Amino acid sequence: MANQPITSYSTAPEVDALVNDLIGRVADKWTLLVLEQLEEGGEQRFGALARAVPGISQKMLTQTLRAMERDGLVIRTVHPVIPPHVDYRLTTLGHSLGEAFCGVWHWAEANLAAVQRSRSAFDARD
Amino acid sequence: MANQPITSYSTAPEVDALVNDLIGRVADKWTLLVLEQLEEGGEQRFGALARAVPGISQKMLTQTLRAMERDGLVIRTVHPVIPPHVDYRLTTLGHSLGEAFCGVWHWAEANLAAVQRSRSAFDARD
DNA sequence: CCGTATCCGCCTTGATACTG
DNA sequence: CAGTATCAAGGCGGATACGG
Repeated sequence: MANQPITSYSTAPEVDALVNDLIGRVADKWTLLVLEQLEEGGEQRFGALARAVPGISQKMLTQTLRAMERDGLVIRTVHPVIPPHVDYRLTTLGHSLGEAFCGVWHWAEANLAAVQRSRSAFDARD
Repeated sequence: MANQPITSYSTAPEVDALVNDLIGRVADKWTLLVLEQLEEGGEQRFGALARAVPGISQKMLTQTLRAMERDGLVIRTVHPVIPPHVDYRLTTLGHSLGEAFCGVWHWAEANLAAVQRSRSAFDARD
């Protein structure tokens, strides 16, 4: 396969695309909120999550939890009782993702004011 | 304003919402790719970015760069010549965001295989 | 070369109603 | 209580054409 072009770096282009897709999935608004809620509240029921995450619809919660389960971020535990009782908790992988996002979270907290100032200045042009 | 409820944490709920919005803005697919490209390529022209970011349309590139400029992540420099010549480079703030995202980037790289395995296992259920 | 404007299809999301 | 199904609506993103 000869030499790689000099513009390439450590990882292969296709892997880069996969990594980007993964980030896109995982950086979703609802996923972030659910992740946060599971981090601070520990194992919780579907209804508890629905109440805790502001503005999420049942559909989006189900969809988000399914995707997270499929990606190995959460464990879904069904207790076969009536009425149904389903618990969700983070996996080790899910936890590690939460930690990885801490950096972004801190950045956003630390620089929110700066961004707001920048926006005001920009909007006041002309 | 008396005591805060015991379930609250360091930041106020409204700030939390603002922080979430900010993350939503900044975690956008195209923003991430443009940020990456500016990190590794330094100051570049509009056309160079258009060529470097795979699959982006002119419209999305313009839109993304405007939003980043407004948020104080990039500096736009117009050289008043014919034909026009416009350069973009990261601000300190933009650079710091790139560093904050490194954690997520590394997580995605390190755990891509694990996620793919989880997905395969999930899809093979039943 | 850089950017704006317009149109249009599609995908995501929310609301609602219903089942186990 | 937890989840699915259906439908309508809105926004996002792409293609194209044009302006400075």
